[in-house]
Amino acid sequence: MEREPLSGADGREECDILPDDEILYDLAELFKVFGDTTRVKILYVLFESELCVNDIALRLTMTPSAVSHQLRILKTSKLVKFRRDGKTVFYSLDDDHVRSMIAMGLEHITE
Amino acid sequence: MEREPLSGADGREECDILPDDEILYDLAELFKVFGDTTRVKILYVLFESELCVNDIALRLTMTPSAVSHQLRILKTSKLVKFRRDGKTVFYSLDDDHVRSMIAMGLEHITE
DNA sequence: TAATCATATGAGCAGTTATTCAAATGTTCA
DNA sequence: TGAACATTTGAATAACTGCTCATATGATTA
Repeated sequence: MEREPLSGADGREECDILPDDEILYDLAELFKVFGDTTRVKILYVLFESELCVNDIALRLTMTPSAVSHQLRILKTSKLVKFRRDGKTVFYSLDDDHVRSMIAMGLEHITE
Repeated sequence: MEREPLSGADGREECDILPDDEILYDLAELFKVFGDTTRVKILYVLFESELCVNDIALRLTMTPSAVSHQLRILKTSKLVKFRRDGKTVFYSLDDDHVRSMIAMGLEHITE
């Protein structure tokens, strides 16, 4: 379903315009991760410093479970990283792309 | 549900970190628009030039109806603009934020 | 080891969303 | 006006997603 090369008798254009279906799919997947209020809030509170799950939950007034579920998605997308210190796990932004992306989104909104 | 100022006895921090719940909500809404394969593809084919609904549908091998539904969402989010020429409606990217956003997303993926 | 704390995980439910299909709107031209 | 074309709209369905609740895992300390 992903592998279709989109080449055919008159389907050339699609090949030229759409470079790789898989890339655009992954791109949408990435944006989808940003496209949730809870996850955006998590990323936002991580702007300043690393935080453990429970502290994030407190700031968002949510259950640790719900936060953990979302952190898993953020982790998978390489938007956050984590380190373990005893019982607690500290999460932080993975790279500066996150900041740039959010900053750019805010720019579009507040204009 | 949106208006809660999040200020309380010991709730100060939340006020400082989360600037405005509504802004983060709108931000997520924006990303959500990018977070769909069809819409990303539409934006991508509009990178080169403006196109009418039917041409977009042909390139994505989708029905004009489905494309139109998604164009409405893109329109609402001010990501695309349109002009009418007779029977056909031409769509194009609204501003350069769209290009920047997608470019930044691609950067994160392809690394 | 047992108890406790911090986090993670899985199933289930409620709410959301993208597509399809049918019908409506809008525009041109005979 | 009426036919034909391009696009839009609305309802319905199928698939997805985030939260909750209960439980499991992992780590520390008594």
